[in-house]
Amino acid sequence: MTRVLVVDDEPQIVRALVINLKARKYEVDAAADGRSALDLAASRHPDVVVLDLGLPDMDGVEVIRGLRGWTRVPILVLSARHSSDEKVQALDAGADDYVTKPFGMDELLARLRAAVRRAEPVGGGEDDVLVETEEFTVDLAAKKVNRAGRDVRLTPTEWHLLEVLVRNTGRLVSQKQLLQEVWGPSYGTETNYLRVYMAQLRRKLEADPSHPKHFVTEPGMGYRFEK
Amino acid sequence: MTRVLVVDDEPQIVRALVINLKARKYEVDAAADGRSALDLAASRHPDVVVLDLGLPDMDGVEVIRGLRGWTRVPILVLSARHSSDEKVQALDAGADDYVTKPFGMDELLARLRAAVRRAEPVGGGEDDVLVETEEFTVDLAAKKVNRAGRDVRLTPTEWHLLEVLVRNTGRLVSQKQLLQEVWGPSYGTETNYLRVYMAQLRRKLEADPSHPKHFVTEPGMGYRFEK
DNA sequence: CGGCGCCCTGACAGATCCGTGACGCACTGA
DNA sequence: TCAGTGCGTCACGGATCTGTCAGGGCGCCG
Repeated sequence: MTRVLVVDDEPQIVRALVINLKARKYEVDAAADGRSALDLAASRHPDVVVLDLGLPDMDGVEVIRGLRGWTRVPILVLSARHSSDEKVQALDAGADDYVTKPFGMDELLARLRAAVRRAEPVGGGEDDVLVETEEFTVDLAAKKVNRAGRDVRLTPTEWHLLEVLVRNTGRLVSQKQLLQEVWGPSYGTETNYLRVYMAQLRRKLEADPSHPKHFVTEPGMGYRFEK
Repeated sequence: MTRVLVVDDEPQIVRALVINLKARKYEVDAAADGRSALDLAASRHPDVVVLDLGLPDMDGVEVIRGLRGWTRVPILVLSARHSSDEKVQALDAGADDYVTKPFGMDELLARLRAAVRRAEPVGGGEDDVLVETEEFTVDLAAKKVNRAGRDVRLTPTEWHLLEVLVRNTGRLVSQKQLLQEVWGPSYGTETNYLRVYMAQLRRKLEADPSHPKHFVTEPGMGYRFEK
């Protein structure tokens, strides 16, 4: 299911959007200011963000920059300001689209679909979805891990960590990058989180957790997933 | 350079666009109807298409479908029709953005930049940068060194040193430069660090560490990496 | 309200890495 | 021949990093 983050300080707008989106089977989170928008984006990892520029606590463009610092999630800007300058500023800061209020719901939804569509991974490359090792199989699309015929239960955080590593199979992923992708952009030094969750992943997936074959530690640098 | 395909049957619009785009260092092709637009797209492989929906020979939405049959190139639709229905149709057919005439040139260019930007490859050119010698292979993106089929373990400092040398393959890198890049700007005279770590690199990578072929010392000056 | 799962946190032993000093060797110029 | 200089090598103590465990807080659901 596609997850949408709606950011607007006008309750009636939020309500209208939420109702329309949920009716179309989107999963919706909502925030009324920039700070909570950035927090929610970090914790919930939406597939697309609908962002009103006129927020009470910070400039909308700053919110865009805050998001673009760590994610390429599509950002659809909603604004009452028609000036060409505002549009250019928002788009150049990293927004994907700019819709002026009042807006037609049909058009907004179509633009939302377009934004989500083009963010989808290239083609029908189903090879990328299934990653297999001798001991277990990771299905990135179904969000499932299978080991010795049975599904392995992973907590959300465990899965998130696994996903980042698997999407970079063979490549070294730095501790900072892992922390920021899983826990959010304001993290970067809490390496004990990584130690704990890497241990849990290894316990659940490695044949010999104390001598990991697939989840390799590169001391001082990060971790690496190997097939 | 970014290549733009402009499709419109009104010569003055085409002219205005071409002038503005060329002034901003875009490479521009132009077509006045759907048929030649599709041909040009196939032969020239533009990085983005600006498409007027009102073409003499075929429906604009058909042009979008014709493009989407084989390419994901960003399509920015230009149209005089304001109806919500038209927009939804074009966007759902595969357009990335929809701008109504008359349009502001600044806004159009900003939307164009946004479309091009998000079409860029994910990691900013994460193509694995491979440097090969007869004895070992360095993968700068994955932070991996392979020798005789086995991965070589390098410590962070060793890797950092290797990275600087490899990025300057064939060039002499002064001791001061190496020290500053690896240990920080306040270093510059601690040449013993270099001696120690160069020795470790040679021990791990050279066939005959006491007669290095790839990590060459230039007495009194610095070191050089040769393939 | 009680149990459960999940997340965060702190502590600690062991492993790993880094900086440092000492020494021998090769080369150079007097 | 003999100092002087720069380089390669080695060994070692302290600092840092990692794996592991246990415990507490929080939200969710019966």
